[in-house]
Amino acid sequence: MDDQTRPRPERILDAAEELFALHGYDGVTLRQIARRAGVDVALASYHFGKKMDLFQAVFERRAAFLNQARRDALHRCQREAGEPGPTLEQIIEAFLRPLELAQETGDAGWRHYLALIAYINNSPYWGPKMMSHLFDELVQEFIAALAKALPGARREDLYWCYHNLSGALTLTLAQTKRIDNLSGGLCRSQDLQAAYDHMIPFVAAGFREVCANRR
Amino acid sequence: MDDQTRPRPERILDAAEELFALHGYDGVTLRQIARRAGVDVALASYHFGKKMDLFQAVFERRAAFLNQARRDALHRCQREAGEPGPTLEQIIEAFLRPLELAQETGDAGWRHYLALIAYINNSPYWGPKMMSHLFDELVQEFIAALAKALPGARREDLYWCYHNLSGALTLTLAQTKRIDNLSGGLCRSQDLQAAYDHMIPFVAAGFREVCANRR
DNA sequence: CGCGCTATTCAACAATCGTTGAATAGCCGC
DNA sequence: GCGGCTATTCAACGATTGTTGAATAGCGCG
Repeated sequence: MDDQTRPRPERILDAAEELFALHGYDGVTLRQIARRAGVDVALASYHFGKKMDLFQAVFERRAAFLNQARRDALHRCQREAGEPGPTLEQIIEAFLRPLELAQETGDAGWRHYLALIAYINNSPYWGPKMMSHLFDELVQEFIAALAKALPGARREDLYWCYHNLSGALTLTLAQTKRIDNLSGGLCRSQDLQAAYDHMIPFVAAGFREVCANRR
Repeated sequence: MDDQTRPRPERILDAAEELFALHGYDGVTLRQIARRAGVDVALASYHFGKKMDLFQAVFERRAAFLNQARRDALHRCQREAGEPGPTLEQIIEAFLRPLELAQETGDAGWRHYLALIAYINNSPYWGPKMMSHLFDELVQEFIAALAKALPGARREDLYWCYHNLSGALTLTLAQTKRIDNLSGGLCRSQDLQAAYDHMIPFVAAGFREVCANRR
């Protein structure tokens, strides 16, 4: 099932990550996770405590790395842009491209993790509880950069535009294969690069339309 | 808890709708639903069969009405536009505005239902199984209208743009209150009208940027 | 009133859940 | 090779789950 050579706690996290992303917190039992990891049920409790602690551990395992990658991308494009600051496209690129590490590394775990983020972010129950704590600081930094690239924009408009960006991204990360069906195979959910190639100009144009001159 | 005068089957659907939207299919027990509806546990099984049949019944109860409202809106704007066809903004407006009936009618049930649609659409497990069957035909009709408004657009680009629209809409319907927190109360998740006022020009500009002249 | 039917409740079932305490295995330092 | 510690498994607990069959209530119709 899972790579039998890796340490067992990691195998448990991997299995939990994949199953939680697919079925949600309540849709997965500790026994399913243990079976997929090839270990006994009690081992998950031994290493991670209660079920919810395991959920939290899965959520937090890759968060710091991901945040750092996105922060680095933002700072790099800010450094290279100099005084006038980066363009809209460059900022959004820094927001999205680091998420491709899923397929860069060929690690399926990253794909599952991003789907889990999508599940949490779209959930009225988990979203408010879990997203703010880990991602708010970074998001605010990105919004500040966007505000600088759109002088005179109303803050309200900026947030609504970010909301649209976040939604498009969330559905992408969820990997629902719905676009595969709709397009008759023309588009593939797994192809994050194609998704971002279309999302970046799409979102940049949206920001400009809503946050510039209008209203 | 629930309006005690309505017929019991409807009260069960209402309770299930609200709880499924908040916690997902596996996050809700029949006993919670029954308690919220003020009836015995066995009554849900008596009227709707298995738990999954109840889930399906909730999902389908409002689908036909919703589809008809959106189809009417599309046909009306096509009729009024005449030969050249409606603008991008008019098509997207027809796609989104009917979803405001949630707050038009003041019926909280519609708000829960739309959050349930968001939950299903964003789920890698439920999405492919349940969305296509009920919504594909209508979506394809909208995409055809968009294609006509964007002559020369590549089909692949059209579907990716629709994907972005669908994502922004899905996160809006999920009502996660995340934008409320991020914006410090400046934006409110419940205010669908403000969400669509920003989403329509945002998405229209995105379609134009990606599907016109580019690449 | 009383029959017949539907709606609703009651009570209970086997199955499965998360969790835990005791038992076993693996392994490093001495 | 043998104590000591950690990792892992085994076995079992009470609680809760979806589901069902029997019992009860409600009610229209003759």
